[in-house]
Amino acid sequence: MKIDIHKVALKAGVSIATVSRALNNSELVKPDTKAKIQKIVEDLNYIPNPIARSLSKQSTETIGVVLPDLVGEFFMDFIHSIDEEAYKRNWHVLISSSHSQRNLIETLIELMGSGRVDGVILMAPQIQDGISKIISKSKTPVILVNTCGDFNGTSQIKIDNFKGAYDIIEHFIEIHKYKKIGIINGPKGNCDAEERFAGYLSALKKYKIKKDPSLIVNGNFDVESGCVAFTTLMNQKIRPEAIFAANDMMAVGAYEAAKEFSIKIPSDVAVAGFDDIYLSNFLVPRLTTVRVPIMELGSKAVKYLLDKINKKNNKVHFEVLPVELDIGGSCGCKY
Amino acid sequence: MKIDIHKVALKAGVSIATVSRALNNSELVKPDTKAKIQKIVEDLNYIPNPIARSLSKQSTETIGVVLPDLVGEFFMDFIHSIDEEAYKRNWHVLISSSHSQRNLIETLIELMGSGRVDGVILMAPQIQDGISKIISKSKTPVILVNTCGDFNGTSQIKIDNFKGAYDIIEHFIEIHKYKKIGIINGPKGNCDAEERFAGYLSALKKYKIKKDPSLIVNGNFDVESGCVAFTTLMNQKIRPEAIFAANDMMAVGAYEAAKEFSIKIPSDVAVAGFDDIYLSNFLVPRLTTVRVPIMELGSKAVKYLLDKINKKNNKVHFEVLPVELDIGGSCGCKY
DNA sequence: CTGAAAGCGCTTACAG
DNA sequence: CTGAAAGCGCTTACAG
Repeated sequence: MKIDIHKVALKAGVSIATVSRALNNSELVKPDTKAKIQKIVEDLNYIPNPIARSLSKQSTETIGVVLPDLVGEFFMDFIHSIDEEAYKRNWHVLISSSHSQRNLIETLIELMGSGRVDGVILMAPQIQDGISKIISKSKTPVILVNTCGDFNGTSQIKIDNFKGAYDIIEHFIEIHKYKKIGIINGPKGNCDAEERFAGYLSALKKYKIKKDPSLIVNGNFDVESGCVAFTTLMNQKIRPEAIFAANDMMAVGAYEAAKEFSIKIPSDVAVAGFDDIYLSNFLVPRLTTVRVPIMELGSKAVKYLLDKINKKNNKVHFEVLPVELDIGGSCGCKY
Repeated sequence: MKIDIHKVALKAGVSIATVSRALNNSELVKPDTKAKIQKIVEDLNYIPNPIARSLSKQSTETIGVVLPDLVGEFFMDFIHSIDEEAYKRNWHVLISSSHSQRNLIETLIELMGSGRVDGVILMAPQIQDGISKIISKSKTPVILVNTCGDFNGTSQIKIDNFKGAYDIIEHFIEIHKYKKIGIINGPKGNCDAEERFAGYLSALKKYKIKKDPSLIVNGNFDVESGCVAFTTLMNQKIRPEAIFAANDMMAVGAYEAAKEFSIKIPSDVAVAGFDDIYLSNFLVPRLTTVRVPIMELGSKAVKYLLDKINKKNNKVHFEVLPVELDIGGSCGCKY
C-alpha cells in the first residue's frame, strides 16, 4: 500500500499542509510539530512523490543533457562531471541524444517543450541551423557547450580549440623547425574542427609559412579517416615533415597507416593530435596532443545552468576554457 | 504564454477530455474531431505536459539506470544501448550513479521510492548486502545486470564471465601448452572478478594442473594494479609462462610493467585480458582478450524491463550472454 | 503557527 | 462519440 501525504498527516494528527511545510523545512512550523512529523515520516518510510511536487511547484529539479552522440570516453567523462555536480545539489540528470531514431534538433525541441526538465545543457559542435531559433523562442534556460556561432543571450562554454591547435603548430615550428606541416581536418561544419583549422592557419601565418593546399586533407574525426588521410599526405611527391591530426582518433589512424607502410613516427614524419584520449598514452611513441578540461566543462555548465534557473545570476557567460599541450614522443621530442 | 490543454480545447470548441482522448489516439473520438484537434495542436505548437500526464497516469515512461560508476567506454556503451532501445519506444532515461556524494544503495532506494521512474536497470557487479532486500520490498520493476547472488524473482542478465575465463585458460593450455599460468584477479567481492577466477580454476582442474597460490595475485581492475601485480608475478623464482589479467585495464598495466623491465610479450610471458576494450586493439602485440556483448546487455535489459512494466511478460529472466575469444598476438598466436 | 481550499495539467470512469 | 467531474499527490496563498 503506497503511503502518501494524507497518511502521514492522519497519523500525525495534522493537516497535509503542515506535513508539506514540515518536509519543505518551512520555518512556519513549530519545532515540536516538525519533529513529530519527521518521526512519522521515518517510521512510515514516506518519500514525497516528486512528480506531484514537480507539477505543483512547476519545477522538476532535473536538468536535461542533450548530446550529439553517446560514444567514447569523452562523452562519458562529460556526463560524469555533470552527474557529480548535479547530485551535489540534489538535482537529477536526464540524458538525451540524437541517434538513429531522431536528430539533435528534434531531441532538443521535445525536451525543452516538455516540462520534463528545468534547463538543458546542449553540446552541439556540429553547426546546425535552427538551434539558435529554438533556444531563443523557448523559456527553458540553456547552456551551450562546444558550440560556435552567434547565440545572443545564451551562455556558452567551450574549450580553446584555436589556441590548442596554434600551440601544437608553434611547437612544431619553434622547437622542431618543421616547415612542411600537414593537417588532417575534422568534419566540415564541426566547429571544434573549424577552430582547430583556424589555429593551424594562424600559426603558419605568424611564422610566415605559406599555406600549401596539398598539405590540407579532410577527415571526419574517426580512425579510418585518419588512416586514409595520412596515406594521402604521405603519398605525395613532397611529404610533410609533420602532421597535425585534428583529434586523437585520427592520429590513431595515422599510426595504423604508418605501421602498414613502415613509416616511422617521428623520424619519417612527426604527428600530433588533439583531445588527449586515454588511448593516446599507449601509442608508441606516445602521442603529442592537447589536453582538454572535460570535467570542468561539465561542472561549469551545471553551475551556470542552475544559477540561471534559480535566477541567481542572469549574466550571459561566454567562457573559453584553456587547454594544455601534452608532449609525447610523436612530435620529435625526446620522451 | 504557456499553452495548455484548455487553450486547445477552447480553440477547437470541444472539452479538454476530448482533446486528451484525441492526443492519446483513443478510438472513441470521431475522425473529424480528431483531425480538427490535431490541426490546432500543431498550430499552437502544443506539447502535453508529461509531468501532469505522469501524475495522472501514475507512470512516467522513464527508466532509471543505476550504475556503480560513470567512467570509461564500457559504461558509455551500456548507456548508449539503453538510450537507443528506450527511445525507440519513446521512453526516457534517467541516469544515476554512486559517486562521491553517496553510495549505490542510497541511490537505488531514492530512485525506486520516488516515483520518478517506472523501472530500474541496476548494474551492480560489486556484491552488496541489502540490495536484494530493497528490491524485493519495492514494487518498482528491476532488471539486474552483471550481478551475482540470489535474487529470487528478479530478472538478471549477465555476461558469461566463467566461460570467457575458462576459454582463455584452455587456449593457453591446449594451443600453447602453457602449464604455469598466473592470474591477476579483480577486486574482492566483485562478481565479474569472482566468476572469472572460478573459470580460471575450473580450466586448470580440467587439465589437471594443480593450482599454485604463488601464481594468483590480486588487482582491482585498474591499470596501476595490473602493473604491480605483473611485477610481483614476474619477480618470483618460478615465473609464469602466461598471465591472465581479469580485465583489459590490468593487462594494459602488465604491458606497462613489461616495457619497463624489458620483458617481452609473448616470448617471455604470454598475456591475455578480458573485456575487449577499444584500447586493447592498439597494444603491441595486440591483446588476446574476451569480447563482451555490452550493447546486447543494455538493449535486452530495456526490453525485459519494459515487458515487466507493461505486464506483457512476468517471466523471470535469467540470461547469460555468450562471450567470444578475441585472439591477438599476446597469447603467443601468430598475428 | 495551522488548516481548508484552490491549483499544478493532465486522464479516465461515469453518465449521457 | 462527448462532456462534467473526480482524481493523480503535492504546494502555497489566504484566512484565521
